[in-house]
Amino acid sequence: MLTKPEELFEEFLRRQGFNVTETRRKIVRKVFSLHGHFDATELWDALRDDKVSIATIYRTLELLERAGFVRRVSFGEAHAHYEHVLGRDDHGHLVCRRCGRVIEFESKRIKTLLQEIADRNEFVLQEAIVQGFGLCRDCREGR
Amino acid sequence: MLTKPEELFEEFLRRQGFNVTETRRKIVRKVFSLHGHFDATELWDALRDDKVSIATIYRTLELLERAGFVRRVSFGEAHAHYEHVLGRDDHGHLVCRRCGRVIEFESKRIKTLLQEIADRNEFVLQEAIVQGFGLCRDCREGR
DNA sequence: GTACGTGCAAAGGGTTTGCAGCCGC
DNA sequence: GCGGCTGCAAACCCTTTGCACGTAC
Repeated sequence: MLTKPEELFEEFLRRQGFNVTETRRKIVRKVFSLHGHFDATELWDALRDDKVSIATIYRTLELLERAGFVRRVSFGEAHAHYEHVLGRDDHGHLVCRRCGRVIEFESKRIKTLLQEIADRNEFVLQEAIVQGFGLCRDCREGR
Repeated sequence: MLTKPEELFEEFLRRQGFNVTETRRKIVRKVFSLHGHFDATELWDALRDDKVSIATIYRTLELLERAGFVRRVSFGEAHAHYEHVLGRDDHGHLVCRRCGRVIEFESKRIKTLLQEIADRNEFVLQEAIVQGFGLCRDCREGR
């Protein structure tokens, strides 16, 4: 039985007619060893010993996104952030504008509401982004 | 009584110690004459007769954002999109991944839920982003 | 062996910045 | 007149692309 992310990804690659390569394996393994959120450069840094090029990072992230293993999230900054998805569906983010801290919360009820709205609009909902921006406890006290 | 967006913005500028300039007035007027969403370049195009530089567009958008007249929204693309906020609070977006169409919906109930979550986390909620990605009616039929 | 994948470096596109001149106050 | 504002062009940063070489199958 396939359980590890890298095995699931290989499964995806083969099914889609892509080659399974050592580089892709390394990237997936690293993605799923990272807790929380990351951007392309952070992932690249984490893989610097493996001498993977930043171009390949981007190319592989796109594959991982298409495969549904990773999703792109935006925290109001100019560049993209990612998070892995496996086994952690239905959560939203509270993003602190002062310190950048990201608090995750369970969002099943919100997603249900959103699904109803989508249905009413005859919209096929594939993914939901729920984010609150403001100040975390520590930062509101510092003000 | 102050009612027009540009007058409210002037009020804001004065209060904050910024100068009120003709360029800033032109930009605000244009922002609020645009329906729906726009990015910096689109706003720049709309102002091409006024020979405003793209740098000033960005600088003024930042002011408008700080003033709460405009907010940055992300539709999964690399660059930022904006929408004006006055008199149209509490709405979310359904973004079609195929054709890019954006459907707005009223999101008061979702925002209430989010506020409860923020309270529980001792988080000061300033702004909420609720977005669904997927396929609009037209595009799901085309598939 | 062929087609796809990778690294490298260069190009691309959106956004920001330094600076000289201009304009609001 | 002084300090903030603007346009211009260059710089920046993240991301994508072209190409020659390497690797999976």
